[in-house]
Amino acid sequence: MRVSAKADYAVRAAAELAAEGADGPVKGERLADAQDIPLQFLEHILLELKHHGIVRARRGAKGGYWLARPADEVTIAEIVRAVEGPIAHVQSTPPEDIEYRGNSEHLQAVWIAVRASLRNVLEAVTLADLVSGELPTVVSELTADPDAWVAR
Amino acid sequence: MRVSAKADYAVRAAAELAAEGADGPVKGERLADAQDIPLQFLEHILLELKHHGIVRARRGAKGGYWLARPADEVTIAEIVRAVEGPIAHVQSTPPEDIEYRGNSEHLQAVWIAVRASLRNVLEAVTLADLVSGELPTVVSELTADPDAWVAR
DNA sequence: GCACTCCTGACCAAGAAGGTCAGGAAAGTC
DNA sequence: GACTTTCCTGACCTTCTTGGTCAGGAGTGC
Repeated sequence: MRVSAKADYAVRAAAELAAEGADGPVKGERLADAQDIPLQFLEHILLELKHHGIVRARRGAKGGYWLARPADEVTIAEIVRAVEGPIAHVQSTPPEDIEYRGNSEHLQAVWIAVRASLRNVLEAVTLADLVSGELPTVVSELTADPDAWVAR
Repeated sequence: MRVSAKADYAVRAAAELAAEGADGPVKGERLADAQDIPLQFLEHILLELKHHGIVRARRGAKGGYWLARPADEVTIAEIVRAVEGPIAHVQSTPPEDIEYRGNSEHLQAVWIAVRASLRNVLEAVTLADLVSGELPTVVSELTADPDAWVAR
């Protein structure tokens, strides 16, 4: 139940692209500098994002990366899935495919709920939201509770 | 963002203990059989649960494991934390400790919301809920949507 | 032709995941 | 006191993932 460095990097780089807007391609090096990400590692990540149709790129002198779609149509969930794979799998299988026996019969519903609650957050936030700071109400409701900010 | 086999096993074994109630200690072998978990692996897991004060044990002829507290006072969140460590850490650090620069400034709030939404589910469900099948409303609301049951 | 930038695969070290194995230490039984 | 039972513990193992680095190839623009 943790967020990998790769997913974190991917979202941050994508946010940077979203902020640059339509001012032409942005170089990988610039993204790496802006968000303090190892360049070569970032290039692999950007390639994955490209393969998933989230980002586009051009090589050469005036080359660089840009978002394949408007920033308000790209969600955090998409980016996380692109680099980490499916969200909230249990033992590497999707929760809807698991069959529990005996007293843990209802555990499946719990994992389904876990996945649904993650989706509620990750699919609600777009890159445009992230850059503007105007996060969806589902997020601001969750972060409003001071308890959400303390470790446990 | 995935659930490990260990966490899954731990919850299932604990559910089994909750169902057995106060009928004395339950042997590890019985738990392993009931939930189809490799015995030796399960023993390591139960030991961790014991160290975290969730389970108690006695050795010898009439020995076995039992819950340290009533089943309605033990949450899934506790069990997951005991075997997997803190929930929703980013790059192995808690979200409240991360400082983002530039255009990903608000990403911290998103990760905080992710953690909060996970807690909302995992801290709401107790072992008693799990065994009885009467899951808290937060769970049944999330699982009511057929969309929650399909892959994406 | 040349500089620039992305693209790709190979590699690598460390750690985690998912176990197995062997033995020791308490608890109960005869 | 011996013996069985069951937990307790650490060592070990294999495979995969994480978080990168390195080296070179392939488009693109001037």
